[in-house]
Amino acid sequence: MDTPAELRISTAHRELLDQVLDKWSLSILNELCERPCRFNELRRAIPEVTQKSLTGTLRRLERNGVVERKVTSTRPVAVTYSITPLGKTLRGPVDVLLDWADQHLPAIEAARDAFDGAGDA
Amino acid sequence: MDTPAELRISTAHRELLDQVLDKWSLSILNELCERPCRFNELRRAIPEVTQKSLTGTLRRLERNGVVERKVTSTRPVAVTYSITPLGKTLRGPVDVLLDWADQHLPAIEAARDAFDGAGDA
DNA sequence: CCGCATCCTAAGGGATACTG
DNA sequence: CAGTATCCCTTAGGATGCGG
Repeated sequence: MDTPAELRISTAHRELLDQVLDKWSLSILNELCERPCRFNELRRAIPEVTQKSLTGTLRRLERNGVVERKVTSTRPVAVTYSITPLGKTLRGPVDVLLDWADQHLPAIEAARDAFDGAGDA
Repeated sequence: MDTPAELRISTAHRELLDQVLDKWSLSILNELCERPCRFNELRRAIPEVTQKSLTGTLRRLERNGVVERKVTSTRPVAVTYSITPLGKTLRGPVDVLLDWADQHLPAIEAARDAFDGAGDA
């Protein structure tokens, strides 16, 4: 066992994960992994997100270097978002996480059930 | 390559990860992986967390089956929190994530720097 | 010792309207 | 088309005091 390997949790770590694993980031990253997208393409792809949240999340992802924003100043203006190499490195870890979630979701739902049921008869 | 393997992001997934990867969960899980803890032990171990947040997080973790809360109704009452087998399965994925953060933090900080600097001269 | 209840503040997120 | 700006409401979170 390696076990002494602590989960070293620095503020930087937490901050970073907060920025990258927030509510909409995963969905956006998911889309951008498939293909570069225009702003409104993303809106259509993720209908639940509001324009404000989408803008905010994209800005944050851009700032953290996982998404690239390319403006074509040509005409009414075209903006294309794409994933960066750094962004691509996120897929592995995220996939592991989603895998975990997938695998243990039933157990967790059972736990929730038990917990919620325990309160009353 | 598996790559077509989409990041399937269901609401359940997001919800689950939100519950388990929130601000204090990682630190708490970290502590409980070392040893079972009393409530105030945890407070001492994680001084930044307030009692309210700690209680809330522990409850949520308990509900999701990753933490067990054992009450010894003996005397002034003793409560012991410990990690469950399900909780232990989280270490792997989380470790991968922290690893990623560790590895790419410099690149990300550079990206932030570049982004923040780009605004002005 | 453990934790709930209350109060309060700050931040997140939706809806809407308006600009380059 | 791609945002920015504003208003408003809901939520998370800290501080504090009390109760089992």
